[in-house]
Amino acid sequence: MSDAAVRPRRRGARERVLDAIRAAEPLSRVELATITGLTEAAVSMTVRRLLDEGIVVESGLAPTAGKPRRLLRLDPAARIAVGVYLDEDTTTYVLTGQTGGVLSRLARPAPDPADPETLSRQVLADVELLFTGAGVERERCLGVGVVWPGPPGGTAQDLGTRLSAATGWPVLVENDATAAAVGEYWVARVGPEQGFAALYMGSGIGAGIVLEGRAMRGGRGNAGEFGHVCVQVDGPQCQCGSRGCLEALAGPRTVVAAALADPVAAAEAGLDPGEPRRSVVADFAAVARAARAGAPRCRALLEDSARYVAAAAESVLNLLDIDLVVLTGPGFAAASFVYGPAIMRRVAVADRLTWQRSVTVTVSLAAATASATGAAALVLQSHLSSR
Amino acid sequence: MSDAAVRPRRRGARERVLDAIRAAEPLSRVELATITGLTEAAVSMTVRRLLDEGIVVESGLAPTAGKPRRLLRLDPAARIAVGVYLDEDTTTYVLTGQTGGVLSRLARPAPDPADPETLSRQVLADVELLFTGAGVERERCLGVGVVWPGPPGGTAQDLGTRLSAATGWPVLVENDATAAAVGEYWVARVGPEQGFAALYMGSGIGAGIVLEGRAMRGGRGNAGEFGHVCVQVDGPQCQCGSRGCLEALAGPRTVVAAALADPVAAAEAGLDPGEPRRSVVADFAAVARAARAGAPRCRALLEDSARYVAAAAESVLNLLDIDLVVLTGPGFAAASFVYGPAIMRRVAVADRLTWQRSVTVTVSLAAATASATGAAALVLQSHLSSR
DNA sequence: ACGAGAAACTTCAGTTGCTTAAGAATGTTA
DNA sequence: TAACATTCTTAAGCAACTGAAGTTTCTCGT
Repeated sequence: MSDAAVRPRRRGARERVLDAIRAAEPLSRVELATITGLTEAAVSMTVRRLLDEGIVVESGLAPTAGKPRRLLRLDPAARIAVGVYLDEDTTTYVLTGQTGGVLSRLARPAPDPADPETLSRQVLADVELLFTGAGVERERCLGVGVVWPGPPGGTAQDLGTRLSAATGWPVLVENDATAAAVGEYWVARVGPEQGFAALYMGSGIGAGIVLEGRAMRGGRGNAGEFGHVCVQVDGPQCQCGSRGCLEALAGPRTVVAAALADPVAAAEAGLDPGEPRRSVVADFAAVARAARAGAPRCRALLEDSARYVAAAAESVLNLLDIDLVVLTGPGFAAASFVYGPAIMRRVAVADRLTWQRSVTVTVSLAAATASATGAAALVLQSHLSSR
Repeated sequence: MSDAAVRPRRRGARERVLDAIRAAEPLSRVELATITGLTEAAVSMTVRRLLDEGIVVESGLAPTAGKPRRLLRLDPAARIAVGVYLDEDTTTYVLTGQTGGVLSRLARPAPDPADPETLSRQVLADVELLFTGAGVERERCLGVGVVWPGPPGGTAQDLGTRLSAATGWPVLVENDATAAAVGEYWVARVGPEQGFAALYMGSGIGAGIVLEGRAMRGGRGNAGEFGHVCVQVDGPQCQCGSRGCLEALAGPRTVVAAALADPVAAAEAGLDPGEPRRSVVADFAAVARAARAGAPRCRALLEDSARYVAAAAESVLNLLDIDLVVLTGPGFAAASFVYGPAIMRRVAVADRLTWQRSVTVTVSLAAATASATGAAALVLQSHLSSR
């Protein structure tokens, strides 16, 4: 744990300035002063330090009636981060620059997660490969973000500890939805005052919630269990032990199971119930592709799922008073054309009638790989506050 | 990993010290240092300032092996706040000390809220009466909290502006649930690291959510709309324009309507469907009283409502990773004996099986008047951070 | 082409709020 | 009564930020 263990500071000038530039680059110093609420003097000093460190660069002038503004941007190459996404069947690695842009990517079949020793050895080797492949100096790397579909702790936490010990880099472990939310916040340039919920569909459904520029993690790091929002009091039994959870009624696993049980839908999607199953993600994507191509039964399955998802989304929006929903993850990447409109439809009436808000539903730009880039963004985000 | 580095320290010494004393008084300076993470020197200086201002007093010693600890408490009388609760049919005023204890109380029939001029005149006169009745100097008052069952803005905000102009005090306007949550945080000595949801039943259902010692308000001050969490996808139409909202299925208005529609239940509760209705709160309390006395039909109505409330509560707990629920407001004051166990039952299985948490459900000490004392607590809370 | 004006940025001398280090106060115990 | 344990205070220093007063670098009008 090298310089991640730096002492924290109350959300200071550095953090505020970097966050403002991230969200709305390019910016001049005067603009930064008004945005951050700092004095121009403070901004000037802070920016000089950032320039010295090479984190920020001046690029271009903006003419005014007087002295032109000198525009500041993040230098994409100045600092980089590694994101690792341990999916069911694939492990994805990305190397991103400071602005969240992907410099290099690597996908590998997933090693057996049951054996932590081999797992960490494999990940280490792959990360090594990622660096040599991209031809980037390891010194500029800020750390590694590790994401897997599940709560942080256990296997992932263990891997994190091993990686950190072996590489000397700080390693952050997070669940897929939260990572995707942070990634969205980072690369989609969401402002700190804009709260949003990133709904993530992979092999399950989760939500990453970002309020006031900070991801909600909850007491045990389990916040955002969107899949276990109850949408039907006496609904079917869920794996979690409760009843009527969104995931049990409308999660990707349920949709795939329904498609397999319906010969017509299975045929539409090209799924053979007899064959051994591929991953939930792949099967769900097949259903979504079929629906998009016009297959009615697959479409109906998705629409049915979307009704539930929309209801749960509405609950979240009402509970937290949020007006932005981002659909992300491989599931929504494939099926947002159904889920997006469904959420909009569900929310529209009460929005106008009661809440006087207008909810926006967007699809993440790189929804399919949001977890991996989000993992890297976690590292970038955590470095805003330190040093 | 670098979890320690991410922890923000935005709150200043004064706020942290006061908050620690509030949550766990009496405390010595050394204890404060360890709790707040400040150095002993910093605590010493901060405490001296607070002693000078009379906000904190030394009271008693705690023997040690060396020099005894000098215990610090908030001086209850040093600063006071006024809470105003504009209910449907009654306006309640309380005067509280710094520790949240009620110094004086006043209840009045509600004036017509449609006429802001008369309303504010009435409230002003009543507040005046409150002070003279309690024999307290107006100078020590920090401000007025105004609460009503609805979103801040409109009538309430207007009243706030008028009050503030007339009295010179800061006036804070908040919805009932959030105020009750802040009141609970303040009076029940909840620690800042303990997140919780205060479920509030009055004429409707809402939730006040407190995380990291701060009440969630959301983008438009509408956060905590627990009553519009969806618990049934195609449930009945709700006033808000959506379907299947908790409030439409299980809110106090719905319970009362069901009791009136069922001759047996109505008789049990002593409600005459022919008579003009009193307030929802009063009618609901009548149903709850009957149920408590053993009336089976009223009991069944409440149990049915509680099933839905429990499901919605579970959604909130899972979404925010919270393990404390406080039931408050007149509705739960009367009927927590049904709702509390229902929530516990619903949550227990998944808690053990999946989340490894153990949720606590408590009933607010002064649930019936939580809004008014909460209104006053809002003022106290807001004065923690300011100088 | 050149001075006036405008706006962006910088410098500098506080102020604040904390830290570290040392010391004073105030009890217990041998 | 001296030694000790512990709490609290004081003093010096540091880093971040503010306010006010420059300095720079452009445009514009003449």
